[in-house]
Amino acid sequence: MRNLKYAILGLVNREPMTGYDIKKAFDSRGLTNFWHAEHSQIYPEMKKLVAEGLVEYETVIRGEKLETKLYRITPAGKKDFHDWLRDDVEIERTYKDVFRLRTFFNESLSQEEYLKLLRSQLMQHRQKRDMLRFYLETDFSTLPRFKTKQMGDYLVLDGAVRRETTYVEWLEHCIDVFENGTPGEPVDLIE
Amino acid sequence: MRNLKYAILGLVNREPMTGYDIKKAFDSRGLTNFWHAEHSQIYPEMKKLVAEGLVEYETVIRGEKLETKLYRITPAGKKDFHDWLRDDVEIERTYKDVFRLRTFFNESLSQEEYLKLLRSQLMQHRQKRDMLRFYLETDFSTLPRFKTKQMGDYLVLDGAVRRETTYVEWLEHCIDVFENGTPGEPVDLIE
DNA sequence: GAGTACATGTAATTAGTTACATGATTGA
DNA sequence: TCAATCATGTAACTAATTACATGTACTC
Repeated sequence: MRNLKYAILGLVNREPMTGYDIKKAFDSRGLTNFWHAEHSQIYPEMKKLVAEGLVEYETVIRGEKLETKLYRITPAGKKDFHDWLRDDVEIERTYKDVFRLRTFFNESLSQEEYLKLLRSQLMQHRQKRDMLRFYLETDFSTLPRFKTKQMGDYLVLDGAVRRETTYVEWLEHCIDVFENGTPGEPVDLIE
Repeated sequence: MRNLKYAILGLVNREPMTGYDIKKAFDSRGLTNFWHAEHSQIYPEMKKLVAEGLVEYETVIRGEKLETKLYRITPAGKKDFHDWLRDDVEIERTYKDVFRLRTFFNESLSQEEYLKLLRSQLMQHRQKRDMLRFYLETDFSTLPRFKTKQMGDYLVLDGAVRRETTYVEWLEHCIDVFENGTPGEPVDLIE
């Protein structure tokens, strides 16, 4: 599917960047919620993109002698990226999630053991949700303009807040079920 | 991380299964929302688990001569699985999502082109949400008992419904922004 | 008899992670 | 001068996908 390729092309399409800059972008507030790559995956991919003629680079000296490669997208790269971006695709059937996998098998834990996991996850997801909300409120108190990178940043951050908010609500529901059963629904407590 | 290993151990821990059964489980309503593997990944993993002494198998003949391998978990496998299940881990920083990646780069599309993608995604996610809701309502009209596999099935299905519902709401918000701007927030329309 | 589901494997490739390896620049 | 950051690469391994390959059983 070459998704990493297009994530990189999209970044380099915004502005010329070094491999290190791309790594930083993948670690940034915006992107890291829904895409990520290590530098060990990025540098070989840059080589490949150069070989494919989709990006080119210029060696830039920083300070006295530190050689850095500043990559910029080529017209062929722009076309390839744009074709990918326009492509209407089917939604993914699987969004892998290890904690949901654990939940699927919770029967093998005691209620207390599983509740402990739920509470830990809840704490972490609440913290993440609050952080994302803070970013959203501070950086996007007004709606950004169309055709700016800020609009993309805003939409995905808004999506991340919604995703975390819902994750928190789901964990709260799981805890509620395990602590109280469902209101009005007497639960058989086997143990 | 060996997550596939534990997904398989968890299934085989529920009841003895063939590799084919495991594949079917990964394709089933419940699991496929948050975990998946192809048979080409499953069969070699079964071999590995046998070599590690975590599962063992019995060759069973189906019909006249079709040899199938019925795997069952060993005590060592049970222990390993249980240790993994109890393990309290950090939440994932990245839940990869290609459509969010496209959204991040929407600036490179015209508003109409991006709206077309949004509407297609919305249609598909609404359909999935409705399907999941239907499963939830038909299979879990009453809360399942604790310490049953039904409880795990219920919780992850409930989580899947919430996840899809929120995805739909996010897409609707994106469409709303692109069609109308935000209510009360005049938007600069550059083009 | 045909088509679908059951059943198991390998090969080749792509994707991703962790570890190894090195060195320059900047700011406290 | 020390630590953090900038900067680039490779090696080894694990994870996952797509394609190749084969054969049986069941149901219409």
